[in-house]
Amino acid sequence: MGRAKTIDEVQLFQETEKLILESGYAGFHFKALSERLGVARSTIYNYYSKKEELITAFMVHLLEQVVENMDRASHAGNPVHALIQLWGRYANIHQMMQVMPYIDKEASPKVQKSVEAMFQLLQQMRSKIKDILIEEQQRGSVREDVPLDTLAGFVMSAVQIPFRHESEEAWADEVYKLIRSGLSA
Amino acid sequence: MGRAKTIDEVQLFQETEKLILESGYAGFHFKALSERLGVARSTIYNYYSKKEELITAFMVHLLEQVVENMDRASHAGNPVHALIQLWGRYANIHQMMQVMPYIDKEASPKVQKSVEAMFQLLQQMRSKIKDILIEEQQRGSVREDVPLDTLAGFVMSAVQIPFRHESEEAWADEVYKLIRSGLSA
Amino acid sequence: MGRAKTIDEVQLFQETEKLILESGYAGFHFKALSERLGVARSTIYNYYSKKEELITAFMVHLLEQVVENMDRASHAGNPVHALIQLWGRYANIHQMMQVMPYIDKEASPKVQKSVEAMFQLLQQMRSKIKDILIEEQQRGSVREDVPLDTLAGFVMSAVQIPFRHESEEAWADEVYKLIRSGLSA
Amino acid sequence: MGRAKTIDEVQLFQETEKLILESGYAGFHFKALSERLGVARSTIYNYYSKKEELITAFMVHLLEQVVENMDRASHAGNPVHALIQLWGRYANIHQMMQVMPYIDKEASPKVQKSVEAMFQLLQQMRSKIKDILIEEQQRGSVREDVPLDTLAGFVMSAVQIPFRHESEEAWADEVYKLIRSGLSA
DNA sequence: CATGAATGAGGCTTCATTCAT
DNA sequence: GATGAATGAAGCCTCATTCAT
Repeated sequence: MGRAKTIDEVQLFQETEKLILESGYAGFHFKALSERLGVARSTIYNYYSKKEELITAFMVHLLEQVVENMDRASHAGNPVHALIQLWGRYANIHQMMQVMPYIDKEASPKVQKSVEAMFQLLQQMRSKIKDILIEEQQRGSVREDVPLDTLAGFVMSAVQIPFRHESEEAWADEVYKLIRSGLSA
Repeated sequence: MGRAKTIDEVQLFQETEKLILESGYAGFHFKALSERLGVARSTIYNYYSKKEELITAFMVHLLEQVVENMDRASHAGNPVHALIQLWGRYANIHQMMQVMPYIDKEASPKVQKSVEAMFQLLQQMRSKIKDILIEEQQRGSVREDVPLDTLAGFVMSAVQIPFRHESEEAWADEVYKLIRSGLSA
Repeated sequence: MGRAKTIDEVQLFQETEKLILESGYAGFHFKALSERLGVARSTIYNYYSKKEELITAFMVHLLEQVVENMDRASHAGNPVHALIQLWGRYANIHQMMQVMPYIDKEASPKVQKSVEAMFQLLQQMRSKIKDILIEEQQRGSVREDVPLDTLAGFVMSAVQIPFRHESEEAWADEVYKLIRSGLSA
Repeated sequence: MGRAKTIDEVQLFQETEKLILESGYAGFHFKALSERLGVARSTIYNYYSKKEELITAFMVHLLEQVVENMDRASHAGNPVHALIQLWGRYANIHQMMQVMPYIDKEASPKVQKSVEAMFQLLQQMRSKIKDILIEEQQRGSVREDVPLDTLAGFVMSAVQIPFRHESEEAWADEVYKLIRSGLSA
């Protein structure tokens, strides 16, 4: 009968992330999750009483980490480069965010709260990027002939550039070059 | 002979696309689709006998269009700009492709064939981009200090840059600037 | 567009038999049948407007053949042996009859009629066997210490004895021996 | 822990048997089964996750019983008579086995295992019958002029002889007579 | 007649979720 | 809390059957 196993919330989030990355929203079930955690499916309900609550809670957690790291990035010597590095480290946020549209946002009050929190965090991310870009513009190192939103979108899109490099560092360096000065020779 | 068709495949593909874009793979059911088409659910099975068959057939169709258009783009005066314009027009391929990992590739032989076709088409896309970039390199208008794959990834990633512009044209122009010469002033 | 194909009713019965033998009642669909006949599924409905009608019509046809042949058998020199031979030839009636319980006998008036006809034919079979046995009893060549029904059942059960012989004849001979004088040395 | 079971596997098997005997493979659904058991359809899936798994598991169970009883039969004073009695008791195995060809044997690994087990058990049955017959041949009480396989088939075919007797015992006695000494007076 | 098209009914399965221990 | 059991809703798919040409 064994002692009753307790769920380690850290592990819960880890497996949640893995599972979403591997199988996307459609493939994310409590069934699969419980198997990986080695507990009964119903046990998870003692922690999160809805699928959506778990997913959104996890996403908030993830975004909080990124935002926190962005703060550090903005104080770095070369904030844009630091940003790209950060992207390297959290390459999967983007993929994670992809599942958002499929979440039933009215599933429960808790879900609603989390979703709101997520939007705020995304806002923060975007405005932090903008802040960095504005500062660079003032220093004269970033162009001003393109709307700020587009510039920010451009920086964020780099998350998508595939990862065929020996190291995260090498990837960040190459990508930084491109972001900085584009394709031209 | 037989009665006149009430669905044509064009309409079928159109609604398929809309549905996937709105609700993603998880939200794509024959039920939802049939409601939009105003036919019985089972009717769709007369056209595609499996969810996956329809989706993959549609994707192949979409990619074929893109590849065809890329051919034209590569003969344009400014091929890279033409490419970015193309991205503007097919902004959703990327989102569509996102659902690929969740498809059960062994669902049926037809699905397998379509999946293979998709991979080939993606290969073609990638190599067409590379061809364009190589030519530009030879003309001296594209840098050579970054691996070709990364350059290609960079161009493709532009598909992600969000679309807050009055027109597709305006978007393409801005994005082209960035791709060409980067963030720097 | 090809000339419209007509269904050959002989072929229809042949394929019906094959299909039932291969797949049983559950596996017998108009879909499969139409494919084998190379016609559209709906075409079969011009001949038999219900699955059950076709099946029962076929069975009646089959039983009629057997009964007819039994008449001949009963006039043979050794009627019991002739019977066993007949079993060899129509080894599958038994299997065919197995599907009867699963037929919805009230599916249509035609079905009802066929089902009645089948029962009558089965009755005839049984009574022909009994007649043969009675005659043999009168000649002193069949035991009288076992009820006639059981004797008849015994003869009919021989249909089940598996068929691992070079020829139908060889099978019939061996089986006849057993039916005649049993296991004893 | 957890709540008390409402179905036990014995009951599950009983109803499975009844249902198959009444309606055959085609008429065997989890829906019908669940109605008889008074539970939700999906509940059965907690026990057997596929129709085929349940059916084959049940058949294995049934055959195991028969084989076990055959062991006892072979030690009886008159093993052939004991066998016939056994047939009387398990008259429906034969009908059950009839559904075998329609089972999708690749439905799941569990199904495959069960199917293999079934074949082995059938093998065992056949060879136990042969063993009994060989022993009787050595004692001189069974003929040797007919191949063993045919003899075994003959004994097994008796399962089919219909059951119009006051008791199982009476049936077995009559049938034994026939098997032993055939039709002849 | 033959046919292709449409459809509804019915069976299969999987999950999220609830409940009793 | 943890768990095993039960369940309903929802999606998948197949086929008999009907209909219009």
